[in-house]
Amino acid sequence: MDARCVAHLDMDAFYVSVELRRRPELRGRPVIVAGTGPRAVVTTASYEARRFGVGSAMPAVRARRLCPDGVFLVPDFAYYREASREVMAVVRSHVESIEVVGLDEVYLELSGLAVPDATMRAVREAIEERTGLTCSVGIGPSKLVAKVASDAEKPRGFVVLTRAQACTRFAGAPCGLVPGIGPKTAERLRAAGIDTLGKLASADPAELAARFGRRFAAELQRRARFEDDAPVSEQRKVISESRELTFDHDIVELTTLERILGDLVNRLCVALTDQRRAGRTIGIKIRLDDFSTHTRARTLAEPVSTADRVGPVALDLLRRFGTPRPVRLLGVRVAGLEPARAGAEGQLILAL
DNA sequence: TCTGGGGTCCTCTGTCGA
DNA sequence: TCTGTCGACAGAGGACCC
Repeated sequence: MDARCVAHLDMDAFYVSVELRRRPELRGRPVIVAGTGPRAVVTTASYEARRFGVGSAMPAVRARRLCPDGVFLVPDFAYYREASREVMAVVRSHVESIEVVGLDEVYLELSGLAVPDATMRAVREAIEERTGLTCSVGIGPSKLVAKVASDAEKPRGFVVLTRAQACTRFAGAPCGLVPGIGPKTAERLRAAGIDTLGKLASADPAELAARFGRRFAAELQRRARFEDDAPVSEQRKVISESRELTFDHDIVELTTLERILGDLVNRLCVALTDQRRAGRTIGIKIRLDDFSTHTRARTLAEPVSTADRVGPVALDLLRRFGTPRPVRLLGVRVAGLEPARAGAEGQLILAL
């Protein structure tokens, strides 16, 4: 049989579960991993906390109101990265071709395996045995079907679906269920009277194209029909890196912003230099108090990675933009990254 | 209710040289 | 010499994802 078979493995409430591993006394309690500060958001909530209506990306202030007895933990990403490495090592020991997506998700190419679901049950058991963490698994003919299947019965789900079964099972689900249809697109679809995947799949292509453009309309229908042939690709090339900061309180003074930008540039350039990478495009990002986001960028003749090269460009972009309104977020980015090698005086020179 | 941080990708628009 | 076209590229904004 040469039919394609892909699995998606998704760790259950990953950050919370990792925290519970070292703080087992919190098991069974509503645990919420969220940043500190007045503008922090929730990173992950335990299933007990979700029963209070707490969810990811929710302002931490609101989570505290919904769940006043919740245990709030500050994220420890270094610890989560280490746990993620453990999980991915187990996955790799079972399946050769995998695509890691973030810290807690991975696609596995299972085509050609005699008993893919038995393989995935073995992977799941091995992860739980070696790390104490649980996950949900979806299996299907594509990444899209596998992904939606893994989300369908969390936690500890194990769902195997054909494309036709996915179409039937999720026909009544909201359009936002499939990846690629976010809140904005879902709202535009609702405004067009399309509130389920079934309706989207059978919508008139011409009417859809009139609203969304031909290419995007076709892509939306492909997703609603669970048509997907994206490969499981081992290598994800990083093409940009950035550092940004949301302030506890909006900032008006340009000199204060310049100082913060300098700090962000330093942090970013230390990372780039450590990784021996450099990029030609320097950009800044500014979010104003009305939540409008603005970017400014400049592309240089040569890749750069050091603060003395990135800093002046970023500062100039900031000064030219000015501060038309109070600023709530400032960021800096270097894009078009390429490998670089160390030169004679410790400077980074583009590798050939 | 008031929206993080760090990314990718897409679309539209303007510019520039062939 | 002037004009129109086209492709490549850069810049900006937005949507989306984990």
